Amino acid sequence: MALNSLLAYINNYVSLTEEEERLLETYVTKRTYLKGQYILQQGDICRHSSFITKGCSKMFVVDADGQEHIIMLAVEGWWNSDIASFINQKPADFNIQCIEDTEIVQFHYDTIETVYTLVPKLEKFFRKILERGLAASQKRIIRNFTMTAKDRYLYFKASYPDIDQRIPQYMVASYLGITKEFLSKIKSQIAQER
Amino acid sequence: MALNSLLAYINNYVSLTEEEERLLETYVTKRTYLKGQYILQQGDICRHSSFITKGCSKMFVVDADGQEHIIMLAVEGWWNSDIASFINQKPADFNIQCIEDTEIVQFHYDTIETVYTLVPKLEKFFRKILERGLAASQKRIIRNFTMTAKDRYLYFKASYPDIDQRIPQYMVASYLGITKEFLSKIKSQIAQER
DNA sequence: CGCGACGTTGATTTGCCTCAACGATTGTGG
DNA sequence: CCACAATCGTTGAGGCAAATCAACGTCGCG
Repeated sequence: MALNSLLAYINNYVSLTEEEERLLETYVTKRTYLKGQYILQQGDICRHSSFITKGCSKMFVVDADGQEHIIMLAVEGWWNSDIASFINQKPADFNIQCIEDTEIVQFHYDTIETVYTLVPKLEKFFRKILERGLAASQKRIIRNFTMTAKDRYLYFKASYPDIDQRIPQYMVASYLGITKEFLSKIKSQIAQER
Repeated sequence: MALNSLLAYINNYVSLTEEEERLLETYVTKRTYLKGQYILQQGDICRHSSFITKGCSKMFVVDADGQEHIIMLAVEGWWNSDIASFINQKPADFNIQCIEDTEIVQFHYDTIETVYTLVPKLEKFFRKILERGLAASQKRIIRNFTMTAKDRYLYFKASYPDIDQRIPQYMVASYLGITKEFLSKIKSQIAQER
């Protein structure tokens, strides 16, 4: 069940007592979305911090030329929110859209501080996953600076072999910061090398 | 005094009591570095989480071709550490080097969990600055995807007018992900536009 | 003075983009 | 069950932003 996978995930970082688990349950809601639906739209205020229990989503911006740029691809066990919008309760810069039918479990902005007070371990948990998230984000910046598109693609494929299967190539290209045409050429080049 | 600027900074995010402030003092150490000295070297384990109270530093990697790539430029009021190395106590991928004579105040890895327990507000504080840090890092990735080098430079200059003055251009170029030669050309182009 | 660190300028190259046309696959209505 | 339209991916020609390489200018400082 959805909630259990959230609790199991949190317990990887902190050890919740049964009492704490029951408390968290009362502050969390489950939602389901169909493929194509938006969890968050650019301009709306991000009111939830969401944990994916099934399915997958993309977080992206649309630039002045109408082109999509994917910041993040998320599957089961990932968190989803426009952090800047969530913490400041200001309009979001990012969209979050489901790539498959997706099930999430979420905390609401209005009660999350209360939950932190009631279950300080949750704050520790978020501190820890934010540390990991920031470290990963910095390394991604470096990869974008130092690696060619081909190497970034190979790195992506090796790091997320499962995601690579589930997601159309043009989204992978967008995540890598290149065009779908160029990714196609990279793949044919890799294929020829065998 | 150095410690006070740290406490003032923390108090922007949480409200410490005098007792908590005095407790923090006992877990914090001050260090000074000369221009050119390393706060952290690639391969060493990052044992401290450091707050800059004076001076400035760069965090960077050296790639296979011997080229430097700057992840972060930090001045007074910024935090400095290789987060991945710090949280896992594994060898660092990044270097941190002082660009000016620099004074920092730091928490040690071995005691920081104790401090979180004694002063849970510190954990809240770090949760909050990590949220901001991650949001900023994601936006930087998007800027790198969507903006030209010239626009990124103008954005950088507008965002950090003070840093721009204090740091040699080749480091700014590295932070922007371009070569020093190309930044030079961008600047001469901007100059001609007036 | 002369050396090292930093910055500039120009010629050439290259990684990736744009545009355009053409498959392949899937799903949907008649 | 077929037609045909989306959706997604491929391929090629041409173009541009930025890298590379190389030479030269400038300034502060031992």
